[in-house]
Amino acid sequence: MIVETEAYAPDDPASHSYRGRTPRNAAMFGPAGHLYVYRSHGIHWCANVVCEEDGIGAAVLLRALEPTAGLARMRERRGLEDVRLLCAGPGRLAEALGITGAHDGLPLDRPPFELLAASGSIAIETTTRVGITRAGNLPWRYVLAGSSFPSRPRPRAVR
DNA sequence: GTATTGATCTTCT
DNA sequence: GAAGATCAATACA
Repeated sequence: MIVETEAYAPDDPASHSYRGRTPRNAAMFGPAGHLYVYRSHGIHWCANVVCEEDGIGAAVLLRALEPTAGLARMRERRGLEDVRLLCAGPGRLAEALGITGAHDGLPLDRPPFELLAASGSIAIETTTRVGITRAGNLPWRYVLAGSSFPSRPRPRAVR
């Protein structure tokens, strides 16, 4: 269950698409509903959901999720026991799910992926983004209210 | 408990 | 040559 995301737009200085299309971020430019995977600091993979059609360059970064199934497999991949550390962070999330550059550009509505809408109404908290050095004031981080699984236990909640 | 730093790829200056 | 949408080990209070 996804509990934390961040938005990145084409005219956003912190976004990879800000300076145009490159071989690495090509998947970010569409089509929507596909996965954009990039390598961070040389050693981690980070997963985004593309949310605009061809040529735009907007996506939502999956920052954290609450493990509800496949716990054993996640622990295997991460080499950790603590459930709260399995997916609490972009790099951790990607590793726990087994997402790598090989999944870059794949559609999320077909196997091996399946993306389901939340059931019922849910409360979302809005805070400033984390882990970036530009445009850090934009309130584009979205966290499931009341969840204890986001990557920052106590975000300096700006609301 | 908080602060600092290494690992190491892609893009930018 | 430097920085970055990161993580985790180590150092310090």
